[in-house]
Formats: sequence, C-alpha cells, structure tokens
Amino acid sequence: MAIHKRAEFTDAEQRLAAIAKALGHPARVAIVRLLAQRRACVCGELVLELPLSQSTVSQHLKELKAAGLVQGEVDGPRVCYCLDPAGWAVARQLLGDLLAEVPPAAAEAAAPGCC
Amino acid sequence: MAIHKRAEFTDAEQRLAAIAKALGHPARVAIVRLLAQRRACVCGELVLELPLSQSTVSQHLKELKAAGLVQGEVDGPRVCYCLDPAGWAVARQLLGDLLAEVPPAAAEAAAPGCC
DNA sequence: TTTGTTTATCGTCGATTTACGATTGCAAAC
DNA sequence: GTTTGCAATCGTAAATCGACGATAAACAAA
Repeated sequence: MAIHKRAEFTDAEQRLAAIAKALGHPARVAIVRLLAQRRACVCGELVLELPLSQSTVSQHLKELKAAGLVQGEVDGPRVCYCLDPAGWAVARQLLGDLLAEVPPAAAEAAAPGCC
Repeated sequence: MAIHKRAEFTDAEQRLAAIAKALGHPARVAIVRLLAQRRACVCGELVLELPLSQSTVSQHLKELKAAGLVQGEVDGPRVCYCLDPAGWAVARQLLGDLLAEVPPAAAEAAAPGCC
C-alpha cells in the first residue's frame, strides 16, 4: 500500500470550496448581507458602511465577483453591485448537498459513531 | 463624512466567516464528506483517500477541529475523527440565516434590483 | 476641454496558508 | 524496557491574502 489514491478532488468539491473561500472573510459576509438587504449597492456606499478603505472594498468585491456571487453593472461614473442569482443558486445547491450528507445531530445520537 | 462607520463586524459574521474559511479548501470539503459518509475515520485512512501527505492531512484536520466542525477521540494508538454535531448545528443555522437573507432568484426577477 | 467624482489597479508590506519531509510523542505489543 | 506504528508537531519554502496609499482610468458635468 502506501501510495496515494490520487483521488484528486471532485469538481463539486472545488466549486464549493471556492464559494466557501469567498465567504471566508467577515468583510465579504458583511458585503453580501448589505447587498442582500439592498441597504447599499454602489461601491462608495459600501465603503461608508465598512471599516475598510476603498481599495480594500474593491478587492473584496472583485473576489466575490470571481466566485460568481456578485455582479457589477456600470452605471455612469459609478458601479452598481448586486448579488448574482445564478451564483447563489449554485451556492444554495452545493451547500445544501453538503449539509444533506452531514447527518443531523439526531441521527448522530441514534447511530453511534464509528468510535 | 469620509470617516468610517467603524461598524466592525457582527459576531455572527465572524463565526460564519470562520466556518466558511474552514470549508474553503477542496481537501477539507473532501475530508468532511469522507467523515460524513463514514467511509473513513482514522487519520491514516484519510491519508489513503486523499492525494496529500500525512502531515498535510493532519493540518487540515486541525483547522477543521479549530472551526468546531470535527472532533477527534484518541483510540489507543490512533485517533478517530468524527463530525462535531454541535459545530454543524451552528453551521447549519448561520448558513441558513445568510441564505434566508439572500433573495432567491424568483424574488430577484419579480422585484427589480436597485440598478 | 477641463474638472470632479467614482472605481479599478498597481506596488508594497507583513501575515497567513499550503505543502512537504523530518522529528517527536504516545500508546500498545513484544 | 524495547520496539513498532500512528499521529502531531516542527521547520521551512513558496504562494496567497489582506490591507493600505497612490495612481490610473472612466465617465458626467461644466
């Protein structure tokens, strides 16, 4: 034995990891919430709501955009950011799949673990 | 204006970010799935299932443990890892809260975005 | 055209992450 | 008491992240 299975990682695992990574920073979670509540939309507004500089907020937006969770439309001199429904549909799906695989606490109590 | 709102970040935002960060790597997603399916449990088994070295797997387990998603029981010379039901309950809750805040695609189509 | 406003990008810095081999630590078995 | 086997830790190197100020780019208005 000893040699690896070289299983690499599933496509779903990689995508889920990318989404999770995008949400893996409090500022980005906060941005998502602000956009979800429509309390802010334009980059400048987000900067006012967050304890971060403009360039830092812009970078976080870039990462959220790269993960497909956010999209930005140019609106004159400013940019309006919104959540990307398609990306969130994928996120919902993948997170749901994972949570479905993880046995809930009840099942865990019923069936004893392997140890 | 100009000065930040110093809103800092919610406790929930930080916890969610920590959980998301722990899931922000394909190997850790894979580990969680292996543990969930009970296809493996002991560290050595995980190493055989993953294209990573023993020390790397051990580090990933440490991070998952720090995030409260995994717990390890010493069982003689080996260690048996299981998902931590309490941690996953929190994860379920926080992820659910966030997804509840994000309007689903249908609502998005009905109510036009801010731009 | 020029000016002003808004956002993206560049360059930089320190901190963190990811990965590995090598070493150490521990518990059981001999 | 040794030896054996498994897991954690150490040390290290490369890469990435997170943050910022400064600068560039895009566009509207004057």
